[in-house]
Amino acid sequence: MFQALADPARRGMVERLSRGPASVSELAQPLAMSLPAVMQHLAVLEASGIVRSQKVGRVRTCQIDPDALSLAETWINERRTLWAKRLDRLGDVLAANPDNGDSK
Amino acid sequence: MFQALADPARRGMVERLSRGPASVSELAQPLAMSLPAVMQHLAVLEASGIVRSQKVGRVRTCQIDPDALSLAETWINERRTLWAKRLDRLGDVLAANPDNGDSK
DNA sequence: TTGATACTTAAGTGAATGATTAACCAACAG
DNA sequence: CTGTTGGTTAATCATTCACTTAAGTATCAA
Repeated sequence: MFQALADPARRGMVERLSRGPASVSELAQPLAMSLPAVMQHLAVLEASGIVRSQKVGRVRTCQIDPDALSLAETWINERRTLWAKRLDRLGDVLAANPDNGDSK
Repeated sequence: MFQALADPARRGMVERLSRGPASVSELAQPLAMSLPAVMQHLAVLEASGIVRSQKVGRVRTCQIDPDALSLAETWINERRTLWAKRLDRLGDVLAANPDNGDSK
């Protein structure tokens, strides 16, 4: 999941897809690399659940699955707020001990 | 940044640090790997800005920088909500054409 | 001083990644 | 049917990753 977002090319693809669905070659167009390379990146994004795609005729159309993205988002958010709470408690302790040397 | 969170060992370290600061060997303890390996992971986390650390005597104490984490969080959030808005507009279009969604 | 503790650095290795080219398949278009 | 477009598969290759071991550097403790 984070693995999938680790590569800049893949983040570029997600960024493109966040503005609307796209075919494989549309995804490839701004990406200075061969089509097979794009396919491999697409496979990683699909495996991670971030992107879904279906083929109609000869063109495969890709789009984002927002649920998968929010999974990563909540993981980060939980760790971040956990730490923020710790800092708050530390602030409380310092405020409760005004005689402490480091209150400047 | 996402690169840094891509590895499970590194996510484990972040998880541990979100509950409070820790020394290098405290971070290493639950991690079935050698100390140098942990140091390398720590270096990646520090390079990405997720973790800060300082050495006092012979023990290096590590802690999270919540700002770095929220950077990744907002990136994901922006892409996710952008797509959600698209889905909303699609819903509007379908609701505005109750006779047949497929007007070609 | 001697020894243990807590890292740190350096060097090396096997596996995973990110890319390539070449060839192949399946719709259309004419 | 024939050629072109859009995608797919397969084989290959260089690099980067995630470790490892071995040896080195500071503290701290006795």
